[in-house]
Amino acid sequence: MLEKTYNPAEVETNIYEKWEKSGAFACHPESDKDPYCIMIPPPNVTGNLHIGHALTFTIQDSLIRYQRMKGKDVLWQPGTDHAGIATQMVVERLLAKDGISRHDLGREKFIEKVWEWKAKSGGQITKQLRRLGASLDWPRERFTMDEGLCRAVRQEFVTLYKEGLVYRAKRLVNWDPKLETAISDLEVEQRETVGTMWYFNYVVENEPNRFITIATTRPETLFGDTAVAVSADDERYKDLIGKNVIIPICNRAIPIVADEHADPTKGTGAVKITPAHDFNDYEVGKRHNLPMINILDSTAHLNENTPKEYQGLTTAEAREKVLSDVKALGLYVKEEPNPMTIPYGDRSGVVIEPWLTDQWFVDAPKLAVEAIKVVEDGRMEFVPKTWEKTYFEWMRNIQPWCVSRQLWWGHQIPVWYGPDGHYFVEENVELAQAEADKYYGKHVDLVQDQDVFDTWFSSGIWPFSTLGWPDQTEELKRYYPTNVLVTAFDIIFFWVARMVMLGLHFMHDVPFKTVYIHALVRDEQGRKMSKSKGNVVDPLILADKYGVDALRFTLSAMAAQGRDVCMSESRVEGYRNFVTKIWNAARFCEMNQCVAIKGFNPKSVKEQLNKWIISKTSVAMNKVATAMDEYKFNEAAEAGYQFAWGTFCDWYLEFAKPLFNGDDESKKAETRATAAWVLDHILMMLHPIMPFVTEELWSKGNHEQMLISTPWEDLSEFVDEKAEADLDWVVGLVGAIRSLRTEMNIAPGTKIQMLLAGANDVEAKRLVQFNTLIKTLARLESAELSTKAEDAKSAAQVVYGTTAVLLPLAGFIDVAKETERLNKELEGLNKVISGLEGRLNNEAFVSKAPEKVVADQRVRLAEAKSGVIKVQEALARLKDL
RNA sequence: GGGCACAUAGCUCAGUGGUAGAGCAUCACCUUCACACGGUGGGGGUCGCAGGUUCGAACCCUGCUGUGCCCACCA
Repeated sequence: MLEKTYNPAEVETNIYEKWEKSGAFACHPESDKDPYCIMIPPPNVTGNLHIGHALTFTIQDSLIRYQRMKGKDVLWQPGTDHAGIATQMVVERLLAKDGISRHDLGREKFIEKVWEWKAKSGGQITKQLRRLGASLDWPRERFTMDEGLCRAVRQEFVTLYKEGLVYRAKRLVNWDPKLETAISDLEVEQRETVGTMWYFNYVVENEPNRFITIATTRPETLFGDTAVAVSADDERYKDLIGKNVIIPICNRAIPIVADEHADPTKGTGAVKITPAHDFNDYEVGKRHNLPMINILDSTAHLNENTPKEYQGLTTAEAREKVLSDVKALGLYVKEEPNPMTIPYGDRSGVVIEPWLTDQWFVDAPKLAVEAIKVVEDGRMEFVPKTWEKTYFEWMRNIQPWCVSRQLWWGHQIPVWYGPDGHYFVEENVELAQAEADKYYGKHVDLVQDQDVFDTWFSSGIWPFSTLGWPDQTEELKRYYPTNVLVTAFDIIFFWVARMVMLGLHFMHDVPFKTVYIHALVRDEQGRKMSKSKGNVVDPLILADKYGVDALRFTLSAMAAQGRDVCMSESRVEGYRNFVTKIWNAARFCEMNQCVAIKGFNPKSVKEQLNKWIISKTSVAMNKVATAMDEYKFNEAAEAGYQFAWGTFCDWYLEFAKPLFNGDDESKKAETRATAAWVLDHILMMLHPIMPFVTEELWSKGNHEQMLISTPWEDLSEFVDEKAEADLDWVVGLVGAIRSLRTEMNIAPGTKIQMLLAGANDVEAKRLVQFNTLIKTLARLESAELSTKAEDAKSAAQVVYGTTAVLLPLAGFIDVAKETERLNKELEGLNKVISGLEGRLNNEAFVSKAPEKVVADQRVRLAEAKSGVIKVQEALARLKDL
C-alpha cells in the first residue's frame, strides 16, 4: 500500500542510486541503435548549482531521458571546467584571509593549493547534479585539466600555430590590474557613468604665447602623450601641423599631427594622443610611427616613465595631482561633466586599462568564415532562430582572440624560449628541447612561457576533446557531431562561437546540429538574480522543500522559448500539488486492484469509456512527444499536466468508480486493467520531466524493468474518434448540468431529475448508454429523454449544443432570478448570432474563406439559433407560472 | 549610434490569420468513502497606441510610446 502522501526527500536519493548503479545512464558505443549525444556545458569545478544551472540541466536531462526512451543510444557527457580566473580568484581570496598572497607562495605551491581546493570542493557540483536527477554517463566524466584534455589543448595550440592561425604580438590589450592579466573583450563590462572632461592648454614650442587647447577625460595619461592630433581640414590648427607642443608638467615636446581620428566637432578639435593607453590613440600612433610610452605598471600604478613625484601613485591619485599641477602652471582652462562608459573587469570589478603587452592571438576572423557559412546554409541551426542574427552580428565583426592569460591556474602555454628569446612551439618540453638543440647546434636551457590559456580555449574543444580527440576513438566517430547544445544566450560568444570555429577546424564538421537557446532565470519581478540584490533563489532549497520533480516541472513549464523565466515559489508549490495528485491517483488505482496486465491489448477493450481514455492517452503521448521534438518544454509539461489531472483524474477515475465497485466482473476487470495501463503511460509521458515520482510509482507496479529504460510507445493506432465523441459529449453534458445546478443553488448532495429535450438519435443513444455515468457525476436521480412538452414546465433550463437540459424544479424556481439568468443567456446567444450572421452574409467571406471555416461558422450559427428558440420557450413558460 | 527582443486577465505567461487561453491569485458552495497539496461552479481582458494589408488581425506590415538586453563609440 502506498503511503498517504508522497515524501520526495526519502525516495529521491534511493532512486538515483538505483539508476546509477544499474548502468541505466551509460551509453553503448557498440550498439546498433542511433546515437544521440549532448555535451554538458561544463560547470565550474568548484561551483555551486544555481537556478540557471537547474533550468539548463533539467532541460538537457528531459531531452536525454526522452531520447533514451525513444530507443536512442544516448550519451550525456559529464564534466567540469577548471575556470581559470574564477577559481584562481577564489583560492587567492582564501589565502588572503591568512594574509598570504599567491606571490608569497610561488607558482608551484599556489597551484598545489588550487588542486587541494579542487579536491575538497570539486565534487559539490556533481553531487548537486545527481540531486537534480541528471542522468549523466558518470564514468565518462572529464575535467578540462585532466591528462587527456591537457594533451588535446596542447595539440590544439601547436596545430593552430603551425598552420599560421596563432601568432604572438605586442598589442594593446584589456588589462586587469587587480588580476594582473590580459582579458578578452568579452570579459570587459561597460558601465555608464558621468565623468568629467577637462580642458588644458599645451604651449607651442618656441612660441610661449601660443597654445592649443585639448580636451581629455584622463588627465593622468598626459605623461604618455606622444602627439596632439588635429584634423587636416581644421582651419583653426592648419598652421600648427608639424610644429611641436610642450606637455605640461613633464615639459616634453611632442608633434602636432594631422589625423582623421581628430574630429573638429568634438571637444576642441585637438586631441592628445597616448598610444600606449588608448585603443584609438594606438591606431593613430601606428599610422604616424609615434613612440609608445607605457606609464603604468601591471597594477595600474604610475611607473618610471613619469616624473619622480608621480611614480607609485594610482591613476586616481595621479589625476588629482595632474589637475592641481596644471592649475598651478596656469594651463587649466575649464571642465565640464561628460557622460561616458568606463570599462570594468567582469570578474575583478576594477577599471580595465588598455595596456601594451606581448600576447598570443588566435586568428578568429579566419576561423569565423566557415563558422558563419554553416549557419547560413543550415548545417547548424539555432532554436529559436532569432539568435542567428546575434550570432552573425558578432561573427562578422570578430576580432583576433587573445588566448594568453597572465594567471597561474590553467593550461600553461606550450612554448619554450631559448636564451636569445627565440621560441619553440611544441607539444612537450622534449620536442622543444630537441628542436632547440638543433637550432642552436648545442644544448641550451629553455624556459617555458609563464602564461596560461584563456579557459575558453580549452572548453572550445570540449565537444571532441571529451570523446578522446586527438585519438580517433570509436566514441568520437559515433557521437560527433553531437545532436544539440543547450545553453543560455549569455555564452553564445564566449563558448558556442568558439566551439563552432574550433570544431569545424579540427573535426571538419559542426560540433552540434542544433543550438537550443533557453531563457535566463529571473526573480518574480523579472529582475536578474544576483547576490547583491539578495533575490537569488537556491534551487536546492526548493528541491528540499517541494521535491525535485516539482522544481523540474516548474522550470520546464516556464521554459517557453525566447523568454525570461521568472521563478516564483508559488508555481513550484502548485506543481508539488500536481506530484501529489499523481501519487494519489496511483494510490487510488492500487486500492482498486488496478494492476498492469502483461500483454494487455488496448485494442481488445470493449467498453466505450475505456476506448475513450485509451484514445486520449494516445493523443496526450503524441502531444508530449511533438513538444519535446520541437524543444517546447512548456507545451510538453502542459500536455502531461492537462491529461493526467484534467482528463484522467477529473473524469476517467470518476467514471470508473462505479465500475470498480460494480457487479459486472468482466467490465470490472477490463476497467481495472485499462486504468493501470493509462496510469503507466502517464508515468511514461511525465518521466522525462519528473523522473523521480514516476519511477517510484512505476516500481510499485507490475514491471520487469525500470521506467528509465522503458521504451516510449507510439499509441497512434489506438485513437478512436467515435469513443472520443461519445464521452466528450457526456463530459460536456455533465458540465452543463453541474453549472445549472450551482446557478439554481441546488445543494451538491441533492439528487434531482434531468430531462434532455431535442436530442437526436445519437444523443438519445448516448443518454441511455452512459446513463449511470451521467447520473453519478451530475448527482442525478434520473437522466431521461424529454418526451412531452409539459416536461419543461417549471424546469430550469440550459442549452447544450442543440439540446436543452431541463431540471424540473417545481416550487424551487425563483421566477425573477431565472428570467434574469435566461435573458443573460439569450443576450449572449444573440451576440454570437449577430457576429456569425454578419460574417456569413458577407459575400467576400463566403467566397474567399476556406470551406471548412465557413461550414464551421454555419454549424455554430445553427446551434446558436436553436439555442435562442429554447431559451425563448423557457422564458415563455416562466411567464405562465 | 547600430542591432535584437518584449508589451495579452490582479500576477507569471501560452497562443503567429478563423469562437481570446492556462497556472497562480480571487469569489461562492462542498470536510462526497484517492487526494483540502482536494472537489464543483463562477467572476475577471477594447490582446500598449495609431494607421495599413485581408472576407477576417492578438497574430502580417508601417509608425509611435514604454521596457529590457546586446554591440559599438565616447578627446
